Amino acid sequence: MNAMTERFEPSGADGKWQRIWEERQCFRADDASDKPRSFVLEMFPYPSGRIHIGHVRNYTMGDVLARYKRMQGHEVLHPMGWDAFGMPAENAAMEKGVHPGGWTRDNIANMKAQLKRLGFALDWSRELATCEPEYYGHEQALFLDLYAAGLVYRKESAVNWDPVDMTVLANEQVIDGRGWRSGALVEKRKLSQWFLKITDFAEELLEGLSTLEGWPEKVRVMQENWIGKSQGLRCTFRFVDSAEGIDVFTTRPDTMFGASFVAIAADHPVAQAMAETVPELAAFIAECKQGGTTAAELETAEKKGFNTGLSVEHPLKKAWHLPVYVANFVLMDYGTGAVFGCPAHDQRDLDFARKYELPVTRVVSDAEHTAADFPSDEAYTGPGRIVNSEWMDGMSVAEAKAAVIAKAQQEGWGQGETQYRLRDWGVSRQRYWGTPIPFIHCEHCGIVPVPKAQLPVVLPEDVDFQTPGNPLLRHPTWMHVDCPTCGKPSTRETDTLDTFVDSSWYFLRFASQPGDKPFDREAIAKWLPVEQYIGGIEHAILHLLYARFWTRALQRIGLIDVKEPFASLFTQGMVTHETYSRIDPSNGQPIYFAPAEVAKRGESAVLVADDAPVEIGRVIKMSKSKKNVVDPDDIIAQYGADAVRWFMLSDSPPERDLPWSEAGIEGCARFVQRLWRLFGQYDAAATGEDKALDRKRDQIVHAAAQDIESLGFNKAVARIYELTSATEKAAPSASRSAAIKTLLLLVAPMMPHLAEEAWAEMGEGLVADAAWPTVDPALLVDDEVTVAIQVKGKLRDTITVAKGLPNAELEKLALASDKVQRAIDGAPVRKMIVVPDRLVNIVA
RNA sequence: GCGGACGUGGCGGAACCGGUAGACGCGGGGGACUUAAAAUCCCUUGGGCAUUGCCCGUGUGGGUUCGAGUCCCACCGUCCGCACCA
Repeated sequence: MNAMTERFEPSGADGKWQRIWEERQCFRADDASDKPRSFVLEMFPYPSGRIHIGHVRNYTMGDVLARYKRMQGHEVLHPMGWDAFGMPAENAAMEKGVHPGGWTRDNIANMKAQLKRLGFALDWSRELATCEPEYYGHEQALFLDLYAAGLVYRKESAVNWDPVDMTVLANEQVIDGRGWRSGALVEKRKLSQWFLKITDFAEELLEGLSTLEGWPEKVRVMQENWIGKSQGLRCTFRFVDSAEGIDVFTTRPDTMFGASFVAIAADHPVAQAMAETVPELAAFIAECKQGGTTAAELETAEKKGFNTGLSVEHPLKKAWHLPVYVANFVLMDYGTGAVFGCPAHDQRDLDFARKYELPVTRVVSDAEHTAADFPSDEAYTGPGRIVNSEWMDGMSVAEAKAAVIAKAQQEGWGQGETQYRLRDWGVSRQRYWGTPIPFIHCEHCGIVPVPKAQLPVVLPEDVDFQTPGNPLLRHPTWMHVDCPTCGKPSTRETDTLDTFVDSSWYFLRFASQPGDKPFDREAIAKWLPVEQYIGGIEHAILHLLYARFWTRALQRIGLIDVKEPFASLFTQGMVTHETYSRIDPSNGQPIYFAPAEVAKRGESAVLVADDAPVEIGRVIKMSKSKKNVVDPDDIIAQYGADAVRWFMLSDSPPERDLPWSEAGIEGCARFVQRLWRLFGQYDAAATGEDKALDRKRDQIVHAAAQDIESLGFNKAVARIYELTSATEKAAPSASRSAAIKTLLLLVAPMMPHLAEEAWAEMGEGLVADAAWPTVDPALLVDDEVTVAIQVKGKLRDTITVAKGLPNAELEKLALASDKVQRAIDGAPVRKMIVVPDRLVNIVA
């Protein structure tokens, strides 16, 4: 009937439609639109050089949602950019002698071309890269605003310092106490660092989690744990005959009468001071610091202590004196760095008390035991009545907590307090490739913010990476400036911002990008919050917590009106693949082979090069080191963008891992052709009605829409297959032609190139601008239903009847069934349960 | 240790609020077309008895119910996150 060719050729069609979308600026978001708005966002990539398959999955999901929302008549903002600052660029500079900027910008160009080959409906006019002054200059302005509001401060802080590379290392970059690159022993150094006051927002960030209904429970729980709120009593245990004392934080003030010692951290000031004159203590402290910090080491680490010989008074009974130990299990950076030990009701304290033969007194009854004597080696941490605690006896744990806190506050030796595990965010990095922190150090005026008129503070391009250390410190002129306040010679701050700052507000810049300020408040109000954010679970805490904090901070200082940046969050699974390896006989280590080097022979596999077998390993995340990767460019070239996109959506639920398989992608490519052939059968002139097909079509349109909205792409895909089969089997009719056209619209968000190519023959304009098919609500409900007939809960027969048949009729029909009568076998019918339009259960 | 998620055919997975378990895809088996192959199309595919019906079956063991993959209790296993957090 038309000019459609036998096969769909992605090699020609993909590029053609990508150019047309671009020329017509189909996916440009209009700030002035009065349609309902959808901001669909995927986590922007780091420009490492190549797009990997995980990006393809992530961006395909977002793209389907964005295209679907457009079909539903929404004004969609679907932007893309680059998280472009960071260490890999500096490493490339050191290893290959290239400039980090050149390396990064080349990578961006390559990756952008790769993304375009996938046909994503992105508004490229809003593209941004965090490494460009047009972006980071505004970030500097925001940083100054936060500083003015008292949310930025400087303090001395310990960092991991690599003495060879002369740089600060992140914790992840310290391996067995050595720098990952230099191999040098890492030192703890005290440096003045810039901090953001995220702890000011601890309670807000915690409470805000309960409003994020569109977020996975898992991520909310992770953030809750990270913030780590605990409530209790902060109080002083005075040294005997002294005004001085040790401050202690406890969540169990109810167990105070069970106290038998006070323990302080190795780096507690009291311990440090004493160590200067007591060499044994100094040695013990050194020993404490040696232990590893990995989970396994902590698990097995023995509780150890050093008796200082000091005594403190029990706050509730001055005459009761407790010994003070330095203990290896007390942490300086949580609470006050000191605890009181109540061995009967805390496992660590119990282990410690048994080892040093300290008293163990039961003060919470487990309903069975009330005696002070506590013979068990397992601490009791459950609920119960307070015992052996004088005036507290008989109280519940909660009552006792409140009573002790009230007494402490009344008597002035303590107060109720809330502790958070969350620490302020240290954002200083002694790195070149990051946003310069916009401050000037002046001998006379101290720390002086760079005046906004002088922003951006631009990174110098002429830097040298051949010598270790921060090139900004060595640059001949860059750091030398006059103080903006007094005009005397001063120096610039040479630290740059943690790259997590860059990604904490990029979504705002996507929504609004004026030249003279970071964003426009009204435009933010129009687009934010992001309707759907999609990315990897690895960002559950850091990025997502920082972005929430940054948004709330900007809201508090009056720059924007939203509190939470992401209304809904979706964390997608990884793309996995089996591994192929052989053991290298020389060292016993496996050698891995890429899928392209291997041929599958049924259950086993051989190396193409020598036709000898290779071991097939577990299905795991694609990684370069295991060589179980597929390159997006290769598979796009081989199968076309639509087949690759379809594969990314098929089979596995999007939150779970997706196993890559050759057979799977081939199946997808076959389906592309199958649809193409079906589209070729479209006949606008066909007549006649096919009620069953009409019904199926409308039901699937409706269900697929719901699936896409809930990101259940695998379910939408299954339904599309179903409609395809039904349409193929149907005889020509107007209904069949309508079904073909509908099918095309259903797959348009998923296989946009195929859809455009076919639409050119049967529709008007671009399918990218077409509307989602409408459904007749009357057709959504069947007029005939299949009713299951059970006898005592077991299926015996099914009958097809008109929908809405009265229960009495259903019962009559059920009993009329031969199969049912045989199953009843003459027994009297005691009861019949009827679920209208679904089932009849006969109890005989 | 604490917290979270999960466990269904050979594989990926469906199954609304407790109501016909295994949709859809992959793989397998059989067939058609073809000189042949590719491509395509059709049939079939949980297990076991059997001769057209029956039994078993959603990690294991209990329970609630007319009826449980779904709810409750206990256990086993896998994955993820956090952790001497007072």
